[in-house]
Amino acid sequence: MSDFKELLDRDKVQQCPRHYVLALTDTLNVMNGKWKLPIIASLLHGKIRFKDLQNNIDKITPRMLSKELKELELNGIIERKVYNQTPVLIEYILTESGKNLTGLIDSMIDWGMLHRTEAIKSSWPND
Amino acid sequence: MSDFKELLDRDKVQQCPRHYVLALTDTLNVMNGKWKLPIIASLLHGKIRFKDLQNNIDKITPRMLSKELKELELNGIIERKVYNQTPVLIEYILTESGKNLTGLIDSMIDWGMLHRTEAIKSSWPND
DNA sequence: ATTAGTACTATACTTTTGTATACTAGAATA
DNA sequence: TATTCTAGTATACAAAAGTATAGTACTAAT
Repeated sequence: MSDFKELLDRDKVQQCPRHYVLALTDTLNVMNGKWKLPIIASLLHGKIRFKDLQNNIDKITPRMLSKELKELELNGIIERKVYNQTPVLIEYILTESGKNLTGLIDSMIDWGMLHRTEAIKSSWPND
Repeated sequence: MSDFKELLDRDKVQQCPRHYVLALTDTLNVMNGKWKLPIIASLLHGKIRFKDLQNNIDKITPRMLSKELKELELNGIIERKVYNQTPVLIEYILTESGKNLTGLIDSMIDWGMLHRTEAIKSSWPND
């Protein structure tokens, strides 16, 4: 469907495929940083609360978790549901877009594994 | 092939699919930052020199370009070829792993575009 | 009145990433 | 001898990302 090479024809680089560039930078922004993927990962098996996220994700501070959740919500990846109980209950769930990331994450894993075998072929230090 | 959901079975999160996690973080690291993709993009149509990269990529400073090229080389995404001429000629080219990123980049573009249509459905500000 | 549970926020700090501007080295050319 | 070419490096600074640690607001139970 979309061929990235198009993006890179010398003539086209600057002018043309704005929507591709935007889509790509959107995607990068969504996954950007140390904590986004672990959070998305934790959400893939359903709704989950703040404290549980904090327990699931090793070494994340409440500050970072809070900040990242806000960004993910703003970007339309997760939804924040408030239940008016006492003590208040808040749950985070993935939106459709968030769920759709699964395929992309799989592609990333595939590339990463392929890359490791390539790298070993070129006798690259394996950790 | 690789199902990311596996990664997220509560029981497995911490212990099991280390190779998946490693592969995924490898991939994130490779694309990470402001300049990696533009550089990879510029390299997709063949070998290119430092100064040409600097001209191709808007506003990149030689310091950042140099730093990013080193990282990409270390990560096995590009190769640096030195020709012993005067003045010295140095060319950068993608490795096989680097070329293989095309498919992944396409997946990212696809997700980004899908996400934009989803976002518009939920009346999210477009830009 | 005190303690505990939920979901965070505040403050100060360190580290990483990025910017601005100038400079270097080695050899050929004018 | 001075300038030009390629491919960067050096230094100082600013901004963004992340860490550490403590504290807040609300309510319910003890």
